[in-house]
Amino acid sequence: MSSGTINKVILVGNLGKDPEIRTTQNGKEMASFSIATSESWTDKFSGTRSEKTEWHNIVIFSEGLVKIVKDFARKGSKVYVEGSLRTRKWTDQNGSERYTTEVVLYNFNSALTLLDSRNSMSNSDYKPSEYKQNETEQKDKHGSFDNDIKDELIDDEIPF
Amino acid sequence: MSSGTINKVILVGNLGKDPEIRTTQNGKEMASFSIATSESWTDKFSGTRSEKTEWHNIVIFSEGLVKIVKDFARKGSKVYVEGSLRTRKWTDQNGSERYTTEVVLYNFNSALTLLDSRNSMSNSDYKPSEYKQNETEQKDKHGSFDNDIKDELIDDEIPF
Amino acid sequence: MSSGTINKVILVGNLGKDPEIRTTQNGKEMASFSIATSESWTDKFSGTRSEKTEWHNIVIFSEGLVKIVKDFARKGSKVYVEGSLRTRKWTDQNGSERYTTEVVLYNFNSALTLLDSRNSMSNSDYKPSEYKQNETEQKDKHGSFDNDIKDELIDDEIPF
Amino acid sequence: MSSGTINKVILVGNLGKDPEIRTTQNGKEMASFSIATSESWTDKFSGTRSEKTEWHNIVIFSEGLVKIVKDFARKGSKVYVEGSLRTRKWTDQNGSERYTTEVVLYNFNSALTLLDSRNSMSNSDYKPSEYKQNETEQKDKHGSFDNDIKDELIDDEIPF
DNA sequence: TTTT
DNA sequence: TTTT
Repeated sequence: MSSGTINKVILVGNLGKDPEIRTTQNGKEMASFSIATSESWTDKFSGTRSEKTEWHNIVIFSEGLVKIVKDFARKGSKVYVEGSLRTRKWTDQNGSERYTTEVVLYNFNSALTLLDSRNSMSNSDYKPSEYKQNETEQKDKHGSFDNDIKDELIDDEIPF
Repeated sequence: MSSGTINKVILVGNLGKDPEIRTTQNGKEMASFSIATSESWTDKFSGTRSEKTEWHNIVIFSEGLVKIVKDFARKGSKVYVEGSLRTRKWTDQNGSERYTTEVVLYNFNSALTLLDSRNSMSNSDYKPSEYKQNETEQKDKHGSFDNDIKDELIDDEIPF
Repeated sequence: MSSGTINKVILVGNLGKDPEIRTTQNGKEMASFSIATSESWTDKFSGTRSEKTEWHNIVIFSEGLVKIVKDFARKGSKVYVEGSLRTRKWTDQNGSERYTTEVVLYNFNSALTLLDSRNSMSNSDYKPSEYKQNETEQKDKHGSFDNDIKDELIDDEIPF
Repeated sequence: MSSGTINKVILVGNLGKDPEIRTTQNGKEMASFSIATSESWTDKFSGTRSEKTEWHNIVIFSEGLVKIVKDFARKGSKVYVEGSLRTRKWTDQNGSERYTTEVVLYNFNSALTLLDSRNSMSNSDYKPSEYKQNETEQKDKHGSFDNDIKDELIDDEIPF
């Protein structure tokens, strides 16, 4: 056992596809998607330019953050993600053990913020039916859209 | 109003003095202390060595983290602190406005972890009476001490 | 002196004004600006909504990051900033000591990334003469603009 | 290609074994080791206690940080690690593709700090012959030990 | 005011 | 002083 440890990942990147929403065995919704980060540099000696894209698997168990993802995150959305590293063991079709490392966001000490100046809904063709309804309600209530996104983030604890 | 913003501070440093515990107007306890971080470097040209210590004011409103501070953080303790920057305005004795910047830890998205291999109680003469009792109980339950410190951190919401 | 300490600030926010560029006594350029972060929440009991904006003073000494700020950061730009806390002592007009806390970005372990999907030049009336020329060149070379911004960030060491 | 992205991992944990030092094809030394982080919590409903340890693969290419690892990091050392996520593709003995995710520390925007109050040499039986010599030199120069560790961290790349 |  |  270890004491006094920290396991934190901070990413800013763009969703490669629309997020997937699934329901866990205990009836709670979870969201997952991949985001890309990339770096480019010029080799000191050869002067040649290189660019490398890294893909990160994000898995969200926080009820409040799942809601934000469902409502606003789409393919192409730029997001700030703060979570923890988790390496998961699974068995492939040949019966051999495999490991996959993901960035997981639980209720505690996690965050997800949309960084697109405009919300990212227009980035995807997929718009769930309840979506526009939702949008209308929120504009009715506060005359502001991203504001409510932010609210849901801050009010993380309740009701989840 | 702003959308999609992040305000995060991560510090690892040592307490300069025992923490101060106060009760706010709404009857909740808060903790405050200063921690030091320092950097040393050698000047590129002169080759002279320099060292600079920075002091950070930490203010804790999270009930759970206040409990950890009360029970375990003492002068000299090394801590990991994660919070937000807040600049507070106040009026000095001459009636002129002053500003003080602090690192605040609320319930949401904050963390405090003790990094001393042994807990830091021996670093201070101050040992509240309920303290030893607490220590005994915890050892009884789990045969481990740092473990319980960690527990209290992770189980942030409950019971604190 | 302290060992094993960390002093890190991570902010995502918007510039309140165009950045200021100055030359230090040793002939190097530095940049400074303020960025806003804000949080909004609904009070658990009263249900009233609150919103608080925090302003952060950013001071940049890294030659490479100063160049990015000069070329691309303007009033309204959204930026990711990673630096260190520094509290500076100064004397006001009445001869009394004052303290100001800033987020400083030196060459080491600092970062500044523009998060606007489009570069933020259109956010300001100020456009240095060499600017458009620059833009043309870069589009010629890579057919992409943000890419070069990123390049300059990654290639931090040289020539800045 | 992506612009304005961030890929950052911050870990505090303990080395599971002594680090491995290897030489890359271009003749530079690299270091690798695993560190453990762990979380424990009590289930809200059942009240049962759980504890989970996560292992992270760390790979260091920064010359300055490799030196610190060689000289001071040992099995059991508690370290602060700041790097980037990288998923590496390889082929197993059956010819099937596998992926491994690691935390890599290059020169740029990486950090490694030893958090043990005392340096961690006594944590391992392994003490390379040049080690004690090194220790003597450093004490001769500055009368301080951890100080030099910190120097090397700050003066990462050298010559700065 | 800490720490090495 | 920003942003939505």
